[in-house]
Amino acid sequence: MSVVLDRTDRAILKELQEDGSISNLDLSKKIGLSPSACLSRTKNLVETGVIQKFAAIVDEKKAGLEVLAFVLVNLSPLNRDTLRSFLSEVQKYPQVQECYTLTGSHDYLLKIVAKDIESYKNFIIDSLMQNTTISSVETSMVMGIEKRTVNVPIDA
Amino acid sequence: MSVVLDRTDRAILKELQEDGSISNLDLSKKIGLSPSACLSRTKNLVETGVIQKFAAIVDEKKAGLEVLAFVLVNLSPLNRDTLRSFLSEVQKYPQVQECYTLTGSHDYLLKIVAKDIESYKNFIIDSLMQNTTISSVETSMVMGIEKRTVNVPIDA
DNA sequence: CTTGAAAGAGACACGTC
DNA sequence: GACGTGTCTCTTTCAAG
Repeated sequence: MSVVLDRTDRAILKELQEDGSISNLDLSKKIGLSPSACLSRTKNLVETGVIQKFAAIVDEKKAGLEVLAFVLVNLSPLNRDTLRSFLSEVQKYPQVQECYTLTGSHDYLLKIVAKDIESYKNFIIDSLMQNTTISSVETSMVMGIEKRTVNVPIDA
Repeated sequence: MSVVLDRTDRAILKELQEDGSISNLDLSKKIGLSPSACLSRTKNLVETGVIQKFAAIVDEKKAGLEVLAFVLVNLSPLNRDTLRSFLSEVQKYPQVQECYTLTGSHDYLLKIVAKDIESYKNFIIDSLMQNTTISSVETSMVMGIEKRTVNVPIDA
């Protein structure tokens, strides 16, 4: 599953996580490699899937999404069918940005964005909780984003 | 704070969130716009900060990071000084990918990545909890990632 | 892995409608 | 805004050391 990365690969990853639109020429200069070698390494990182893709990182607030919330969800009954139907719901809604299975007393953690409180409430009640298998929903609103990185700590 | 986006802007954002390395020429074809108009819109989205940046999205597991965890933290005492020193710690460690202030009974939610359980434990004890203002740490390990999108739901 | 070179494509600024 | 043109830079691929 995991891919062996040497010092140079890690330098490339670090740089491309910070600036994915850097040209191959500038990148090669920054990490001290020839452009052709740099390009072949970058392509290899994409082919092996270490780099999943390149993407524009959008500022939610500037795009008009004021609400960010974490929601702990329990299903009842919790079985293969309710689980599968819940997850297919989750996949459908773009408001659900992330969904994790956790250890502990809750079945799922969701990260949800919405235009405002109103549309958040509507989404939870009219869309998500229409899924009758949900037994409890525990919302924590995000009041402040203190840190947000897409970067993976390559060194650690 | 928020920026007015018309239908075309939203189409551009949607596309660039899915593929940030698409050429301006291909992008303009996809959304039905002339290349120059498309380019000026994209640049405008970057200048207004709607697009924060372009970045390579890295697969944590392939980069050798097996552990993903959410941690609820309380500070004690909670005041301006402890808060500030805690947040400066959080900024320092690349293991902390995200940090939010939440409503509810906990002061902060952290998203943390690590190479394995061992290094996760070491990070919490040796690095994070060295910060003596932390009164409680509640870890939830991620067992499965059911959904993960960098995309912001532009339509909602 | 590096260097060098050649060809193709896209970015970008211009003027025009 | 859209469109067209031109220039300039980067990418990409090839070779050879």
